[in-house]
Amino acid sequence: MIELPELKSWILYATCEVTYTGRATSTLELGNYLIVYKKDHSLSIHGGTLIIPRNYMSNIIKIIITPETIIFATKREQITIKITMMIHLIELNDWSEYKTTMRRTEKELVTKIIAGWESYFPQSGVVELLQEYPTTLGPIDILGKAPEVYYVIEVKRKLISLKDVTQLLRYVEALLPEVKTIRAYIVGPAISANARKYLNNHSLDYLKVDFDD
Amino acid sequence: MIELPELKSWILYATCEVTYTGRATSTLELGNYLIVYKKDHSLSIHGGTLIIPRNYMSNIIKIIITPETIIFATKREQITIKITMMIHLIELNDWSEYKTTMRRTEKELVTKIIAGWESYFPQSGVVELLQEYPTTLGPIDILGKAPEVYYVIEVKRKLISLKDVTQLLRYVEALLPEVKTIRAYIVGPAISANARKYLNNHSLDYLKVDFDD
DNA sequence: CGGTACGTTGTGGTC
DNA sequence: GACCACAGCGTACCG
Repeated sequence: MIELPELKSWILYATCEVTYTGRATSTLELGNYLIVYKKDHSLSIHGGTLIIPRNYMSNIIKIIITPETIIFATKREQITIKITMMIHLIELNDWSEYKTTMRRTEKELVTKIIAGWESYFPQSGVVELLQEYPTTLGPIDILGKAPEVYYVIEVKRKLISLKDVTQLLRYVEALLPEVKTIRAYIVGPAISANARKYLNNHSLDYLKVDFDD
Repeated sequence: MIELPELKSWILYATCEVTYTGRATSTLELGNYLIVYKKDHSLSIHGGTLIIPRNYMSNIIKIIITPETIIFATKREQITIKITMMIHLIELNDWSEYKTTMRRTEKELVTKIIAGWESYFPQSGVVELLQEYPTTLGPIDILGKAPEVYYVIEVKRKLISLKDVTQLLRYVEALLPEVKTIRAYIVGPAISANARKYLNNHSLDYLKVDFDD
């Protein structure tokens, strides 16, 4: 018989098997797993390796407990845990909800580039600098408007790859009807050889900017 | 004084604060957190909400335990946990390493399209169907070669968005030197309005294919 | 090892 | 709610 704390956070180490149906379908063989239920009604089922849980679910709206089985359900998804043996069941009280405060994010690089615009793009003649400028093909990290030229800047916090270049190309395309001359840059600490070549083929530019200058 | 099981999997619920340095930098305020150490030398630190851990690390090569502090390190990263109080420390034995077997993946859709090629692309005249065809601009999900035409197919398992269209455009570009006529399709269960319009502007096509037909 | 793309991505933000 | 993009993405795979 399974008894779970009501509406609280708890962890359960148990011998069980798991099935998931919803966005995809999965099965997990009988074995020992760590089941983590948090008070935001999220569920994770962890195996003995890897950071990512074997199964998981958010916004659970229904929990059905029967002898040997727990079913978690949202509107469109369901996880069924068939429990053979419960090894540890612990209620976790006063579990902190603080989040990590991150530094060295993309946003930080954007701020840095805007603050130092003149040194990164000297004599650009830009009279207006816009962040997250919306286009029909997505938002541009930094758009610099000069009378005759637009500067389109896509910023990445780490190695730039092919997909980042295509992202920039798409923004350039979105602006083509608006202005005659566009200078487009991808900015970040590093770029892959392939991405570099692709960039050059399209007359786009790379500007190396690191967190610590 | 902290005593941890050597080289095993364990979980610790503790009052602590955490700092991370490496790819980025983060701090986590003093509070109760669940620390999960697995035998593949991975570490997760969970707060009382969200599926994703507050901090994490893989491939740990060094653990330094001092009174009130545990330091986990890889070559380039470090997590420092300053422990105020240990609430639960449990060693987890025989923790299963089975992985979930997934269905309804992109690969499954690819297989389905190849198997039913003639019904999806009638009279295509394709004499060769290749999976994960490598180009200088990335691998193509399905490439169908007819004498005069290449069929380029990009498959998605869920809603198709702008970035998926740019991905397809990039593959088409990579093949341009090889063949005169290219027909490019993005295939999946649904597509966003924006992506649809962008697709049409570039004379690409969308083909709706679902898991259950 | 770098490079590329998938993922039940999760999560946040904006429209 | 749709849709877009970041993330210490993690993870797998292929070169």
